[in-house]
Amino acid sequence: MSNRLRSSRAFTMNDIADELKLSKSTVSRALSGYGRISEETVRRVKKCAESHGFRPNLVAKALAGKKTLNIAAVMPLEATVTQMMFYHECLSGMVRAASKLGYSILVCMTDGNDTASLEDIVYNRKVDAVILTQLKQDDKNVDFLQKASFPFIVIGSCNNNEIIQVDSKMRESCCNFTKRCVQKLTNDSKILFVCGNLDVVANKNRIEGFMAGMKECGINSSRYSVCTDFLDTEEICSWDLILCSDDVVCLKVIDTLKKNSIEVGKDVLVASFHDSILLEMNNPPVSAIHVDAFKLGESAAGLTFAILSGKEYEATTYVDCSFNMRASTGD
Amino acid sequence: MSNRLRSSRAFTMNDIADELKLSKSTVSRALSGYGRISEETVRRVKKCAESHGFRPNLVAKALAGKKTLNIAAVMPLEATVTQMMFYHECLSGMVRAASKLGYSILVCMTDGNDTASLEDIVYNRKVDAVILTQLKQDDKNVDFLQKASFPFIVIGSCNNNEIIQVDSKMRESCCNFTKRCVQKLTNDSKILFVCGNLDVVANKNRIEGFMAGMKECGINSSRYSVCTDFLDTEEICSWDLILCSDDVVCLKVIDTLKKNSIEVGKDVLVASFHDSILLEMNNPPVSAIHVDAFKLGESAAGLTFAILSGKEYEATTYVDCSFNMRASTGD
DNA sequence: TTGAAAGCGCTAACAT
DNA sequence: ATGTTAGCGCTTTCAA
Repeated sequence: MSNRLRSSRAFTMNDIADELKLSKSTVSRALSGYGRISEETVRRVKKCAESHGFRPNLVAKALAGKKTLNIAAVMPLEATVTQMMFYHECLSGMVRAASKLGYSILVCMTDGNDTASLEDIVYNRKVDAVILTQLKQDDKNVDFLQKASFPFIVIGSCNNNEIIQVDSKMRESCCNFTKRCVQKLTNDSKILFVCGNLDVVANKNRIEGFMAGMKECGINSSRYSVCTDFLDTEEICSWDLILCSDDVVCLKVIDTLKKNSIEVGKDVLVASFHDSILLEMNNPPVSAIHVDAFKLGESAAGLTFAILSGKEYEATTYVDCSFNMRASTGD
Repeated sequence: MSNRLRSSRAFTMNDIADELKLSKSTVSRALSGYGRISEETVRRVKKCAESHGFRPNLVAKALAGKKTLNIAAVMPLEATVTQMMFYHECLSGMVRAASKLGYSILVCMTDGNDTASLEDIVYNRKVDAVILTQLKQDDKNVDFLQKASFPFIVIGSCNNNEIIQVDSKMRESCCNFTKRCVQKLTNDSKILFVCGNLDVVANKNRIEGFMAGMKECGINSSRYSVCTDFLDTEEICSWDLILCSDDVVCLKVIDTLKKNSIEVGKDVLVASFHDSILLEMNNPPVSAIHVDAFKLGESAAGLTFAILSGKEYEATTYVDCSFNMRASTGD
């Protein structure tokens, strides 16, 4: 096997055909399983293929089949620690699922609103479909893909039913998580929601989930507030529960609290709508909603495959969230 | 342009040839720039191509040219926070550099010693070369690639001159950084080096760098010690300077110190041989060696391209490290 | 300087 | 059930 890869001539279906005195189409069929073929021939072909360590040339297959067997994963060039971890896990999931289905994952990095990289990959026909992560409001990549009517799906919230997506029931989870946290409070306690960049679609859903939670708990607007920067809040010590959109925001809040000698988990309960190892390792550990990014990635790749192979699929696939309740909320 | 991508027929070199009453080989040459062609023809062809938004089919090009124009980036399935960030930046660098050179990056995730995923990608001819990151001792992927004599390079230390690599002068930097930190100490102070997993090649180099630093400072073995788990050290409070192999190790050490009411930056100086946002954001901020992962990725892709196109290249490319001196060492 | 033709390795319609 | 043939879109000799 060694130098065949680098040598001028690899072992091809033609070679199998020659060796077995068959035509290459027969070999092709025997190997692919399509069309009527005698059991006997299939066995012979497979045996021959195996004994020679035959590997189909996917490039040729791609050319003949007018497809690349590649899927692009789009991720932002700049990312917070948390996001990077999320993407890494997502990517692992995609790669894992894709390779089982005969596909590979090609990386595309875009910095915000510049669609040039993605356009290159699409126009150069390097991939059959695209998986987008972490959509921005009015995402340019989405516009481009829609205009080009190129197959794509989105991981994460995107507030658009026309777009096929794999999501985590963010809104619903945030609502339930909020209710869960509120249980610890008395009837006159005050609640703050500190939210990160509103340009991120997920954060819009988190706010909505939070609001829904307030409503369902019968808490009116006099008892809660929403802000995007905790430091701008004058009344740092007037809250009983502080919910944060994600772990980075949350750690900043905790830092500010510490500096003001307010004890997390005692003087004030704190929780995050997005979990990460940073929260788990914090002192005290912080309660948070956990999204299984690996599974999101896997589902995304699986869904993409279904679309490409004309199988049936559901417009939106949901991956469950779980709650990790920890000391920061007195659990 | 819109639906041409999805339609049965894209605009090809053949179409250009027809439209211009030329042969497709002429068109190919005009576009590629190889072979003698009249200025005039080149102009006409290029103009026609442009006006139709012609994009070469890279799959066909790959098949004809026996290359894929893809490079595989191999990263571990499991990784610490720090490693993920490192890979993400590396990946960004690779993608950036590769796309400028007409290549794409394909992701391969391997969990430790299982080379199956990489073998698949290589034997399926999905890539022309491989970029490995974070080598293990006796890395199986390296073995496989060498046996298959498939082109590859390594990012990070790998202690093997036969392997083409992009590295960060880890040993040298650690030595200098150690010396830099020691400057703050008195003549009888004691130094500890806490090292992470020795299975990681980089850590071996870090130890060597540390030792070299000790030697060059004229500090003999009675004044320093090396361990792999700080908690196992009985004499937690007997050190004046604690150097750590990376940020994760470092944060654990700091945590232990805090629990023992030992003040970092005052009672004891602490520094890390690997920087990350976690150290930068720590209280107090921790001094560390900073490696530009993005640049490592860029160089790796550039080097790979040079190899594939038969250009000249240096066996080992070095990317500079910088020192971020912060409060943990009294800076 | 340009054209003709073969080939890259595989698929698929059509024929046997 | 198997063979024949014609592509897929590009590169690359070899002729002209």
